[in-house]
Parts: sequence; C-alpha cells; structure tokens
Amino acid sequence: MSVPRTARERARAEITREITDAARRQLAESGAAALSLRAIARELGMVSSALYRYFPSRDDLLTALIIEAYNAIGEAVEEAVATGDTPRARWRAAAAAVRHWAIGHPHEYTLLYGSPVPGYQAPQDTIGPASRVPIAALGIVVKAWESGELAAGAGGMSDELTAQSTEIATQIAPGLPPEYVARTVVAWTQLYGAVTFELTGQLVGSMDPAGPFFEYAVEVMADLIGLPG
Amino acid sequence: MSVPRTARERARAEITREITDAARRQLAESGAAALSLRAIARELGMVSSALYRYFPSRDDLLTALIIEAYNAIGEAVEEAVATGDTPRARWRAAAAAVRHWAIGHPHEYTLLYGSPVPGYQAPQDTIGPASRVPIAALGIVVKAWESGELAAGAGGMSDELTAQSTEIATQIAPGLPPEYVARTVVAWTQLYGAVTFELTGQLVGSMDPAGPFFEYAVEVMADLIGLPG
DNA sequence: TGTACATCAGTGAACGCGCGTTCACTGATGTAC
DNA sequence: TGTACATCAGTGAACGCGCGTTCACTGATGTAC
Repeated sequence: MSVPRTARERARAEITREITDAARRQLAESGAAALSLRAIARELGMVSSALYRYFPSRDDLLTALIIEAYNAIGEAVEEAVATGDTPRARWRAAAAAVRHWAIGHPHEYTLLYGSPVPGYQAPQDTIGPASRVPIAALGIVVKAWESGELAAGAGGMSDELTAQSTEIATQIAPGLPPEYVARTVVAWTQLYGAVTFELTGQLVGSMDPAGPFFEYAVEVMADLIGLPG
Repeated sequence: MSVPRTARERARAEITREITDAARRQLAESGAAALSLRAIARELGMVSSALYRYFPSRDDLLTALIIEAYNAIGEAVEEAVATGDTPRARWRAAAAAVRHWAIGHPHEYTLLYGSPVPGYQAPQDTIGPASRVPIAALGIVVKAWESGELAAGAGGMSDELTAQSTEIATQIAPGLPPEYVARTVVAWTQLYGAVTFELTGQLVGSMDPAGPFFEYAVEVMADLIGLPG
C-alpha cells in the first residue's frame, strides 16, 4: 500500500477504511460470530457484492479486524509503558492498559484472546501485531535488568523451559536471563487470566467488582518478576 | 426429576440424554455457535420440532450443556485433588486436571470460560456447578491451613479486597485468612490464563510446547500461595 | 379386568429470516499514443 | 489535447444454504372408575 496517486486509489483507500470502520462497529456491538458482510454493505448503502472488490471473503475482513485490534491494544500498552518512570510503574500502567482496553472493547478482546471463531484460521500476518503486547511487557523487564535493578531470580526451571526462554530472550529480550523471561510470561498469563475472568463474569459474586483484586494481582506479579519501584 | 416410574418417563429420560449426548458431540466438533437443533434432530432421526418436547429453546439446551460441562471439569478437579497427599501435590494435580480437561474438551472449555455465545445469557442454575473448581482449589489451601502447614502470608491488600476475600472465606473457605484467599485467586486466574493461552495459540512460537512452562507456572503459584510439599 | 378419557411424543408442513458468494452487466476513471 | 482502449467499482439478480420456532394433527401410553 503506497501513497495513493490517482483519484481511484484515494477512493479505494477511503472506502476500504469505511468498510473496516463499519465492520469494527458491528463487531463491537454484536461480536465476531454475528459479523455479516450484508449488514456492513447495508450500513454503507452499497450492495453486498460490492464488498468483494475490497475483500475477497469474510475471513479476510476478519483478519484485517484482528490485525487492527492487535495493533490497538499493542499501542495502548506501549503508550502506557512510556508513561511510567520506574519498572514497577511501567508494569502497573501496562497491566491497567490491557484491562481497560479489554473492558472498553470486549468483543475485540474476545476476538483476539477468546475462542477461535468457528472455521476461522488466523494467518501469518497477525503474528507481528500480536507480539506487540508481550514485547512491551518483556521490554519493561529488559530495561530494569539493564540498569541492574532486578531482584535476584528463583531457579527451578526445567532444561526445556530454559531453552525456550533463552530462545525468546534472543529474539525479543536481548540479554535477559531466561528465568526472568519465564517469570514474565507467568505474570503475563496471570494478567490475561484475570482480565478474561472479569470479562466473562467468572468473578461475579466473589472478587466483584474486580478492581481491587486486579490491582493486588498486579503488585503480586511485579514482586514475582522482581520489579523495583 | 424423580426416579422414572412409567415407561413414558423412562423413555423421556433416555431421549433427553440422547439429545444432550448428540449436542455435546456436536459442540465438541464445531463449537457452540454452530450448535443446531436441526442437526441434532437429524442425528437422532427425529424431526426438528420434536426437540421442543424436551427443551423449550436452543438456549435451554445450551444451558444444560454448560451445567454438564462445569460438572465434568469440577469432577475432574475434585478427583485429582483427592489423589494428592501433600498440599502441593494436590495443587499440581488440580492444575493438571484443568489443563488436560481443557485440551481434551476445547470447545466445552471455551463455552465455559471463553467468549459468551452471542445473545446467550447464563442463568442462575450454572452458578453452583461453576463453583466446583474454585471451591476445590480453595479447599486445598483450607486444608493446608488447618494443619498449620501454610507459609506466612504477605500483606499489601486494600481494605476492599480484604473485605471481599473475607466474605469468600466465610462462604466457601471457613477459617482461611483473607490474604490466602486473594493469593489463591491470583494463582487460579494464572492457571486459567495459561491454559487459555495455550488453547488459543498465543504461546505458539514462544512457550511451545507449553508443558514445561505450565509445570513451572504451577510451582511458582504454589510458592506464591505458600503450599508445602 | 375393561372401558372412557386425558396426557403426551412425535410428525410434517410452513413461516420468515439472513447469510456468503457468483456472475454478467454498466458506466466511470485512468493510460498510452 | 484528443481519441481508443483497458481497468476497475458498483449493480442487481440469482443460487443454494441452513436456521429457530409454531401449529394443527395422529396415534400411542397412562389413569380413573
């Protein structure tokens, strides 16, 4: 997608955006399973077959939405991380960003982290955008490590886990010892578990409202990683 | 539902079971969104309208499946807990039971813990069965506490969280101090976060296969709660 | 034990709905000379 | 600058599909006397 040069290319870019905007609106309202090309066409005052000039199928449109959503939550987290001035503050901000984005976009969150849409198979193009949040999370830990602020790590990792964690460090957290990688992933999955449970109502009647519990969990996980601040 | 006395009642019970069995099979294959009364009727050699003698609507059938599934995972966890002879062994067994049940029944797991099915509102009757897993998890901690084996707890809880945790303890973990309740819920959400991520492919390319990471997380969470063994 | 009536399971047709996708077409925009 | 042709967006009709739910009905099972 280069810069549009002709009127046609400009129109095409604009209408493509209108389609994904309408799709995102419908996704937000009714969820991915209810997303319908015909309804989108209706909203835009087009005939449903016209959408096929822009997306070869419903799945391709869904893929575009997934990529957009990963980028949106990734950006939210990256921005949050940038506001913190200690490792722990950055972690808190990142966790809150995930939670708030999820609460604000429950159907999009579900599209990314919930059940796979029946019959839909996520393609390669989503991998990059999907990595932004975990990379941002590990970035906090890398930075703390580089400035020598991290508390010493516990051991107890299997050889296989050490190998996997080392590989992850090589790719996206250069220099970080594997035990911190593993613990960050533990914290990261805890975060998403708590958010998912809040969203799907599993905490109703117990940790309800979920805010105080969430904040506590964030601190406990910061301790687990060894983040100072 | 008392014991069936007449042939009619026996037939009714049997066919009701056949319907939920067929429904569960379809759920396992294609997921909740694709669950269709007509397909179930077809499989049973009935006419679709006949199902309305047994379930007033598709949603009621879904509710029955949800209750069954909560009971299935609840029972799996309860049985696992019973096999452990130290608190930590019980926790390990419970965590593994959740993971294996989820891997073996991904669509059912998703039905319980993933995205809400569009338009479906879970009714009251699911609450009891849904509580079996958390009650079992807290049961492990209560038992360890009662025998004085639990490591001392960290503080740092807000008043609101303390109140919520105390209330939970009153209801399902009598005698357990609130800080253990809160930490158990942290561990519990971590467990589900890790399982959900494994199931939805979020760990592909990083902690992949997820087994070693999962085992590590289980130990880290056992440490967090303070479980001996 | 036999009969009259009530209950209930299952049938088959129909209602009304919405969906994704294909295809031949028209008319506007862009390109090459 | 003007003309001939190619590209492309959007139309409208159609295909073929499956769905949940309602309703009047038949015939079998159960109950009361």
